[in-house]
Amino acid sequence: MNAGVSARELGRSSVTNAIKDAARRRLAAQGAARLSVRAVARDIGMVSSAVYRYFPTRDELLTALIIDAYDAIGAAVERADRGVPAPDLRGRWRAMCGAIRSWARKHPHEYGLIYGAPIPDYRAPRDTVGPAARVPVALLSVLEHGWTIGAIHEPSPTSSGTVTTALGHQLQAVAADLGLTAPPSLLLRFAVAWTQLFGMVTFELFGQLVGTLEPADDFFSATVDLMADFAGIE
Amino acid sequence: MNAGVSARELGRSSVTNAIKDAARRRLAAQGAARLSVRAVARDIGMVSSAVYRYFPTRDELLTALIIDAYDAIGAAVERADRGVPAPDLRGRWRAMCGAIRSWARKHPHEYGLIYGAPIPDYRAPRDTVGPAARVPVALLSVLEHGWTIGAIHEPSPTSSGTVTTALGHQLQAVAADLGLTAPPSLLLRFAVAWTQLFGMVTFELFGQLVGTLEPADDFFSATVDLMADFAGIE
DNA sequence: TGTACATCAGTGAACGCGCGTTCACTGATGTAC
DNA sequence: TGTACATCAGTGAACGCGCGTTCACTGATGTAC
Repeated sequence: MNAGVSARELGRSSVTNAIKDAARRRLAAQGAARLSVRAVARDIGMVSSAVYRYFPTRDELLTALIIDAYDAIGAAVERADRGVPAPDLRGRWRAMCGAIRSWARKHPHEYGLIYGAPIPDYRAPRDTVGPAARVPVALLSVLEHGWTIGAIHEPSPTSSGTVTTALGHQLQAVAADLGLTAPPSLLLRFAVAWTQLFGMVTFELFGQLVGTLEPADDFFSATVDLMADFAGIE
Repeated sequence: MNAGVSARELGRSSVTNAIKDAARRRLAAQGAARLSVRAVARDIGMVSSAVYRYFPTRDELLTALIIDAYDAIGAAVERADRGVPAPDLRGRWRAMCGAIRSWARKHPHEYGLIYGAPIPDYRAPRDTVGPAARVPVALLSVLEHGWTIGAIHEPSPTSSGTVTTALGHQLQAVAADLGLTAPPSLLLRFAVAWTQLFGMVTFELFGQLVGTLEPADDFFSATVDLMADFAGIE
């Protein structure tokens, strides 16, 4: 057999996907803490012990779901970015912010899985770090592009929120890690915009805006522009 | 018996507190989704059925913990506010933001209980709304005070992030509800600062800053000042 | 003040349920010669 | 191409466990007269 994929390999990957899909559906119904191997097996008509041929433990199933979720939101953001011409910095920022919010609203439990409280007794392995970085990296590409073409400038140094030495070092380390040339003062403002964005989406999804700013469409888009201004995105 | 509290009433409230304390300890170990009546009973040396004399259902125990958590963080913020002279707007803002972060770090699981993903199969009753409002109301008091004494001004209308009619109405409704006189443009900026603040604390607590901006002390305090600037807090 | 009755906190057994994981097994798919 | 053996997916029973909630009960506390 040399076609690259044997019947066994085909079956294996399709069953693996069926398990993950069922697990995602269970996630939506019960949340991550209560995700159970037996329920997933039941849903796809398998005996629970068979699932252990694919995921040797419940935690490894969770890890797979977490990585998939990070990759899915990361891909959605990257796709949104590619849909806008590179020099249109604000357009790209808006598109990516919008993609984050709509992915979150479409997949609230997967969002909760990655941005909600950690699952008790579960320790995320190193493998989640790369996928987790996709969203911030994509967002930062706007800032970096704007900075390199001279369209984004350092904020005036008279403003408060000074970058102390310790914070400056942290920001420089991040910049070095990602190969960015933008200065700490801009990276700080980016970090503010980034945390604001997720804070808003989290509040909307987890019910903190009920009865006040909900529906949050207008609040969201006004805020996205305010934060673009704040970070100097033209 | 007329001293106001009978032995029975005394016993009742002390057992109620013992149950809630044990439940809070369990929360820290296992998270809300896995909080179990039996484990709580075991911890305080009671038989599980006895707990039902105090909380007729697991959900009512959760509700009590949620209300207590909102009240605790609300009280912490109000206390921080009272520790600073009323006209020192930025000092009050800093103190309250710091109180939120340190309460969150001291009680991460209670924080997760109220600001994390909703608990599956649990529906929060109306009673949580009041306690939940304490923090935003306290934070808003700075803005309102500054506005009424003329120390905080409307942002220049040329900036983007325009307040559309729909959003304006939402903001006005909130203002009316809370008896605030500050204009929508300021309330919007406050809402941005509010969501940024909680987004940052949530990211820190839930592990999104690991390996980059952690320890987050400097990031936090720089950001608090940037957001005070942003909202026009002198 | 003393007695009779009502209220209530706490007990222990039981109900019916779901969980993660292991293990010896069957039968189908893949590999080597 | 055909046969013998190895690999692997899936089965079904079992282990030991914990869960929320109900119920009839005992004994202590509170109330009315």
